[in-house]
Amino acid sequence: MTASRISVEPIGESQSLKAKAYKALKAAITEMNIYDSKVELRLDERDLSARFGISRTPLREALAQLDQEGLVKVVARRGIFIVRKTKAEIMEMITVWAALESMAAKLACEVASDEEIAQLHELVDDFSQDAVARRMGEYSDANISFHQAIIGLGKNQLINDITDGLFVHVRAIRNRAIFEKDRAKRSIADHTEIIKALEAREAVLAGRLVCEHTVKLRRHVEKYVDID
Amino acid sequence: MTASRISVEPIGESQSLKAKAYKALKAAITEMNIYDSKVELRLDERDLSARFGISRTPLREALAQLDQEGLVKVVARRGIFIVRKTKAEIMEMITVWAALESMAAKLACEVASDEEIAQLHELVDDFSQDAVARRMGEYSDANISFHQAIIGLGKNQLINDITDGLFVHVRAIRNRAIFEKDRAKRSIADHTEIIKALEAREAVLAGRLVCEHTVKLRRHVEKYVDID
DNA sequence: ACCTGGTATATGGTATACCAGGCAGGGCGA
DNA sequence: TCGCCCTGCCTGGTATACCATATACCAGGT
Repeated sequence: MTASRISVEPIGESQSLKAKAYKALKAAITEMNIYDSKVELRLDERDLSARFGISRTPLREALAQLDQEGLVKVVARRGIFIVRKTKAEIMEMITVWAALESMAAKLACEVASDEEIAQLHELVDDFSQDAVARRMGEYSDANISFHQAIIGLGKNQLINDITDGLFVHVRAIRNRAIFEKDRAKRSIADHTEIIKALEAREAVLAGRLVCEHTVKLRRHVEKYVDID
Repeated sequence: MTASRISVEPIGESQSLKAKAYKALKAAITEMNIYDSKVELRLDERDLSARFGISRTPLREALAQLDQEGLVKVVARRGIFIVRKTKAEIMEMITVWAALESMAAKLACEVASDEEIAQLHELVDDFSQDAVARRMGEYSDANISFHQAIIGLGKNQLINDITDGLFVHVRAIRNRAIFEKDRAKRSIADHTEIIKALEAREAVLAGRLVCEHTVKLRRHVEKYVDID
């Protein structure tokens, strides 16, 4: 029936103010170079609520969420501060990333289709052809896209969620990565090898390669990135 | 002045109401067998705030936190519901656990002292001597203690935190685990082997053994645990 | 009897007023 | 002049009142 079915209707306002404030804050914090210079790390509830045009209640809930995620730290009667991760914490994150991406690669060997694996080639090409990406060394978006793609192929939502959470923090120090000659080239070689292992469905090998690749990154950061 | 200073110190109150509500709720939810029968999965903000003797505001913040952790789901104008993880989600958690504990084992080979590794023997003994533990198969506290100990030896705080978060959920299905003869015995054998690898500082081997051990658990759950 | 629409009510969402602790600056005494 | 202490302000924490809507129930018409 019903040729008269109206096209209905998204109607606006599908998300709460808290959700919107959360996204806005997260985006804002993610975009700013919190490790640079004298950026103000202090936030003010009342000021923010005024600027967002909402009351403090939903804003506080958003801040509490960011607090739990570790992006922000709220201290009673002192203030709310954007958190700078210590180098040690960054190293831990990379380690966790290594473990999870490695597991995802192993899973991908079993659950990813040939087509999905084949698409990884494009990402490697993106990376190798993007001068800016190469210049940024290990932290380019193109590069991270490749790793996130592998994680996606593992089809484990939890791994995706956890690594997404880590991504936000790791991304913050990308600009601090120092270019090391040949690093990009070697990185591309690693990626190519990883794809080969995935195509051959060599789970153990793929897992090992991914892990070793990320361990290299860890050493690189350990050696060249200076924060704190 | 004032020898009449009253001893005033009405309340301990060293932590915020939100924190206390959070802990209380988490403990309560963790303790209840949410996968059994017809336990009420619905929570009521006003009722809870009355029973805790606090207002809704800090309570809501605690609930929001539990919501983000996935223990609870708050739906606008509908209610707050305790979340039952699907079997698929449990499987994903075990997979993540495998990846992280495996990594922790590898790290432990490098950073744990001989004494620390030696202490693992005690936990295996606890497990093998605890009849209840064996009967519960893979989910006993004694068993989990062993795995958490290994994770601790990796000395990566992030891995600790993530696995702690998973523990809460996995623990909830422990009572659903079905005893499988010989499983406990084989489990102990695995544990012993893992310790041996750690003592020999065989990082790769230790990582592989831990991973395989947990994969066995995953298969066991896949096969014998029935939820949803 | 059943469908239809209004309406009461319960629930989470939001705004706002107030509380308490920390912190800084100025006054007062040494 | 220096230093202590008081006080007022700024901050996040908490309580409470109000809002919007999903749901259940009821009344009236068919």
